[in-house]
This record gives sequence, structure tokens and C-alpha cells, in this order.
Amino acid sequence: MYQRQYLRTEPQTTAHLAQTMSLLKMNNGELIEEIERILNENPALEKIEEIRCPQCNRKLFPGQICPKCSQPNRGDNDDAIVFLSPRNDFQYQKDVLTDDEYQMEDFTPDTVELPEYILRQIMFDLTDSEREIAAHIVLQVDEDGFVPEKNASIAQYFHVPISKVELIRNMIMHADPIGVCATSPEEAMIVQLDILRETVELPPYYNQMVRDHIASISKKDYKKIAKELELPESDIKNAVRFISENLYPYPGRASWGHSNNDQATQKNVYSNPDIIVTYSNNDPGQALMVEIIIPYGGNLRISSIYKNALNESVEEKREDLKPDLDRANLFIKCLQQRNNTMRRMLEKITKYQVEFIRKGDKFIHPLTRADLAEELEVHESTISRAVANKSLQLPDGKIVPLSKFFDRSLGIRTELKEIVAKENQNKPLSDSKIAEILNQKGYDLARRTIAKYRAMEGIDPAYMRKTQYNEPK
DNA sequence: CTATGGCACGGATT
DNA sequence: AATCCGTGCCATAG
Repeated sequence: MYQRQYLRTEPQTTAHLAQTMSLLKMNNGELIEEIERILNENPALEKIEEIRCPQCNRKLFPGQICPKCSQPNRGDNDDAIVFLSPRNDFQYQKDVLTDDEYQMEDFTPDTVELPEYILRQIMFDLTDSEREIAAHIVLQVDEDGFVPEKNASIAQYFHVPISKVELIRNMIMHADPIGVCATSPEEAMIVQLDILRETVELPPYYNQMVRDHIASISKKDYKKIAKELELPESDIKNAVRFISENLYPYPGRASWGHSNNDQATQKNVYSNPDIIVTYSNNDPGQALMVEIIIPYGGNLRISSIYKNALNESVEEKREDLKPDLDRANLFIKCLQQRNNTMRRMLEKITKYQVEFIRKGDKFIHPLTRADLAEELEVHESTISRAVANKSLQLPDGKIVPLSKFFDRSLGIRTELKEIVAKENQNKPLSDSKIAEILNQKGYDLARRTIAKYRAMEGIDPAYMRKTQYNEPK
């Protein structure tokens, strides 16, 4: 049985190989576009609307996991059940920015293109007159991602009720980047919280903290907040950590704090994930469910009409039809290939990184694409492509690039963050001191490297951390 | 003199 | 072959 699977994954022809490779490096957003393109262009391929299991072709309800095919994978991996999920209730935006684009250093939100980018996402849900209003709002967006003009004044300008403007602005704010065109950082962050709530449970007081206490948060005056909300200070600290890790006050910049350390929050990418990891039954004690989202609206098939046409047609016409048929066949095969590779890869990754998924950044194991390639008996570049551009949602709701699983320094960086968080604010640790501590813990690192990690995490140098404390203004 | 950031080199990774 | 990453050296600021 091992044999059979091996044969199925091994490409047979060069055309097969080339197409599989190009499909492999696409994320779901791109894949949808590609499928649409092929559907339009090739009459031999058709889409059937009901959802079927991509492996055994059994009919499924929307969102249902194939009961048959999720089972066999269980044997070789107790920690995670990896399966392909043919959801079509997932709305993908075609032009979401991939993680890599967010990470690119020279990527700056382009003030010319951002408005268009936003408009395209909401265009189809609006009437003509509403589009005009939306355009008016979006075109005013400043480089931080805000539109300060009040709804009331916009309403007056267009002679429409305020509620209508509110509705439209709300739609804009829910588009990517989330919170864009809000009037203030607070408003943007509230919207981001709402969106996060769709996948994660959050205490209700988070909203209040964002709305009323941003000033105190940036001053690190947790006591004041704790007092006003009548909550223990530890809760507040957790909340602040969550807020600073998951929300970004300037939707146009997509980063916290000042522009010089853009790297700091690159991990917060809001787009639809290609893979979703959850605990089965939402119980952290149970196995991980790894859901690889496959974005067909239904399955792809060779069109039966086309098949009949081919059989009934005369000899010379058959010559014309054959290439289409072959291409369609090939495409379907390549998609299966892609799915299979993704599944095999995810099985290994999740097994190897269970601790990281369950317990957090600190427990990440070192892993290189080369190792994985060897184990799966595929070429390194196959893994590279399979990892590229994909995003994965962790059980806690965070969406991270799949490449995070290969981050060599993440473990050390979180260790570093903890050290800094615990340090005495009056005598901050210098880089060399931190290096010493880390060396004692068994990490072999140079002082210079600490400085780099600090910058990555957006932590200020020691002298800055000191003065910050007793300087209110 | 100490702490830190910029530049650049070489080895590993993709 | 291109890119990323850790590190050493040096200039600068306090």
C-alpha cells in the first residue's frame, strides 16, 4: 500500500511535472484564479456543484469531513489528523496580499493603489450610488490608513442618511487591510477585534481597553486600567500582550509603533488561511485536526457533455477535441498531485512541530526544508514551493505563514522576549548581558546577534527601555 | 570605556 | 544561482 501511494505521487511526464510545480507554489487565492481561468478556456473541464471528497469521491455536506478518508491517516500519526477539506463556503478575495509581500522590506502601502485595492474587494456588494460614496471615502485614505472625515459630513455632502454612510464605511473597514479608513486607531482596532472574534473567543473587556485606554497602554500604566476596569493587573497584562501581538493601529502601515522596525509585526497577516489547525472537539487534550482547504466550488470533472460530443463526432473533428481532453485530464491529475503532496508534507510538519502548535513559539523545533524533502523523498525545491505563499491558522486563531515552521531563531527570540519582559525596568539588560544569560541556557549566540533579534522583535535598546518608564509625556 | 547600529563577508539554505 | 543569516569589525554616541 505504501507502493501505491508512492506511484501516485511520482510525476509521469515533464508536462505533468511542470504543471504540478506551478500549482504547488500557489496559495488558495491564486489557485482559484487559475482554476477559473482553465474552466473558461477549456470546454472539456467542468465544475460540479456538489461537494465531494477529493480522494474517494463520496458526496459530502458543506464543511463536512470525509468520514472514510480522514480515518486511514490516523494510524501513522497519533498527534494530528491531516485531511483535505473541499470547502466551498470559504470566500476568497482574489488579490489578498501574501505574507511574502507583507514581509518584503521595500513594500510600502502604495497610496495610489491602496484605494483601488480596497474598492475591488467590496465593489460587487454595492449599488452604483453606494460605490460613489465608497470611492469618496477610500480616496481620502492617508498613509496610515485613516480617513478622518466624519460620517455626518459625508452624508451631508451626498444628501443621504448618516446610517447609509456608516454602513458603507463599515464594509470598507471589514475589507483587507482590516480597519482601513477608520477615523482613528481605536476604531480600526475595534473592527479587528470583531473579526478575530469570529474565530477566537475573547473577553468582552478587550473592546473597552482598546476604546478607552490606548493612552494608558502605551504608557504601560497597567495599574490605572486595572483599577478602572476592576480587573487583576495580570489580566490586563495578558490583554495588552494580545492586543499588541494581534492588532495593528495603523491599517495603512500594517505595523506597530514607528516605521523604523517594520519587521516587528510582520507576522500579523490577515487573509484567508490555506490550512487550518484546530483541536478536535475544541479540546486541547485531543488530537490536532489539520484541515487543508481546497478551494474548488465543487469538484472538477471531465464534462460529460464534452465526452459525448467526442464519441459522436466524426473522425476529423475528434482530432480537434482531443487536446482539450488531454489538458483537462492532466490538470485534474496535477491538482490531485498537489493535494497529495500538501497532505504528506503537513503530516510530517505537524507531527514534528506538535509542541510548537500546542505550547507556543518557544517550543519550535529546528526544521529545514531540506530535511523534510529527504524524509518525503521529494526534491528540495518541491518543498520550497509547497511552503511558499501559504498561510496557516493555528488553534488559537492566529494566522501565520507556513514558513514560520522553518524559522530557526523563533525559539530563541521568544526566550529573548521573556527575558526582557521580566527584567527590572530600572536597570535594563544590555545586549551582552542578555547574550550571557542565553549562553548559560545553552544557546550559543554572539552579542551582535542579540541586537538583531531585538530589532526583529521591535524591542528598544537598553537605554531606551530605561527612560521610557518615568517619562509620562 | 561601553553599548549599539551599519556594513560586509562567508557559509548555509532555498 | 540567489537569498538569508550569524557574525566580526568599526564608527559613533553617550
